[in-house]
Amino acid sequence: MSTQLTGPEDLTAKARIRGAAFALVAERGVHATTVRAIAQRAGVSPALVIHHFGSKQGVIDAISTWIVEYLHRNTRELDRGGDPAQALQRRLVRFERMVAEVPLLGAYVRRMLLDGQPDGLDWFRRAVDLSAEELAHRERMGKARPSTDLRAEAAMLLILGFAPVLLGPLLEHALGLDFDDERSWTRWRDAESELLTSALYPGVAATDAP
Amino acid sequence: MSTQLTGPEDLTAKARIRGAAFALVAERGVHATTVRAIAQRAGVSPALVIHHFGSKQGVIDAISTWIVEYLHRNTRELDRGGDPAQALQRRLVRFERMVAEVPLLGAYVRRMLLDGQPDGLDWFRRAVDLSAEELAHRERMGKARPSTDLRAEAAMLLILGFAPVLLGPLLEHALGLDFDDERSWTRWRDAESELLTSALYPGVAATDAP
DNA sequence: CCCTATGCTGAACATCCGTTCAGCTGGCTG
DNA sequence: CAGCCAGCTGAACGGATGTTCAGCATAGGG
Repeated sequence: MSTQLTGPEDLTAKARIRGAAFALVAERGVHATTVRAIAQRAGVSPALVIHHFGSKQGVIDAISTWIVEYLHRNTRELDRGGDPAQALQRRLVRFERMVAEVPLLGAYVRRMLLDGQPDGLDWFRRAVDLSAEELAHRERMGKARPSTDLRAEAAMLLILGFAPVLLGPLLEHALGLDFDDERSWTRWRDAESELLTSALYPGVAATDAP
Repeated sequence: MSTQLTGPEDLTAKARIRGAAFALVAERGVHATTVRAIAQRAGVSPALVIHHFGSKQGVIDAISTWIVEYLHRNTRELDRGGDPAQALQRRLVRFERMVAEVPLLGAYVRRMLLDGQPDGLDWFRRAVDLSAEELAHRERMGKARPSTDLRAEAAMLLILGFAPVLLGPLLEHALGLDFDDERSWTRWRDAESELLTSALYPGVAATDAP
């Protein structure tokens, strides 16, 4: 209970610095985030930022590994669940919830993935690995049409699932959505499901055919 | 013929500045592109950059409108082609060729779209408009299953088609592709076609079903 | 009690940024 | 030929940036 009654001023200065840097990078990007801005937002002096993390790059690296670990902690546990056929689906839903809970996580992940940082590239590759594994399982179960390029198709499914995060602003502008609103996610998920259903469940597609 | 025997040193200084700024923005982004770097790459003094474009923002705006016009000039003409049912397909192929011809165009468009610049947002929205129009036409022709959220599904088709540009580095790393190589594009297009065929052509899907 | 380690700061440093400005050039026009 | 003007430069400006450093307070162990 007491942990819920703590404000930002109760945190270590080092933790506040990390949090401030995370928010600023998510909002403005690495290059536009200055040591002085981090310090001001954390309520400390610029020198303390350097003192704790060695350099500006040290802060950037620290929050990068922090977020990567956070993401893995929250997604990896799902992989050994009971029904592997829906592992990817649960992964997406869990990710969706994390993005909703941690306000700037979506923006940060978008930057991590799209800035071409090695962390982002590796994380995406692992996600494709899992997606391909999942798709292969579906095929063995007869729930998906066999594909000649399984990995590429898995990447496509992943991209569509992550699109609200990866391409959030683009979609919000083009479709009039607002991904802070739960209904926008639902609308996207429904459309995704409808578009892919006949591909993944050919039997259903046949009955839907005019 | 003589136009093909001209090197960079034959261009106006203003044109060289624009070209240098375009390349640097594509490679590093707007914020990391400095006036001095532009000047050095163009072989002129930093002062001349300001002299011709007023300010750094002036250079950025100039290449932005330049590229937007270039893209429209090369894609808009396709829309009044004879067979509207394949307008989107031709648009994608044409875009693909443009990206192949102008080396850094893909990287620049990626930045334009993902940096959240208004130009990028509007351009993407127009592309979704066209994609939705195209999808509606397919539905009327009985070539696509009717969708309840046509615009969202059109956006998904567009995203998959543009993925090699939008998410180039991510896909290259995750799938071991190289979009400088024609075959990587082919592989992606083939997988895309296979994934979507049963959704767009339910009759074919039925025959493919096991 | 002293002494040391830790957390932290203010001031300063060199460097880079975008921009300004006086002045140089060469070719065109009167 | 004189005048002028567009193209172009080197040097400098004020400001912002990342980083350094000497020194402050304070808590804990000898």
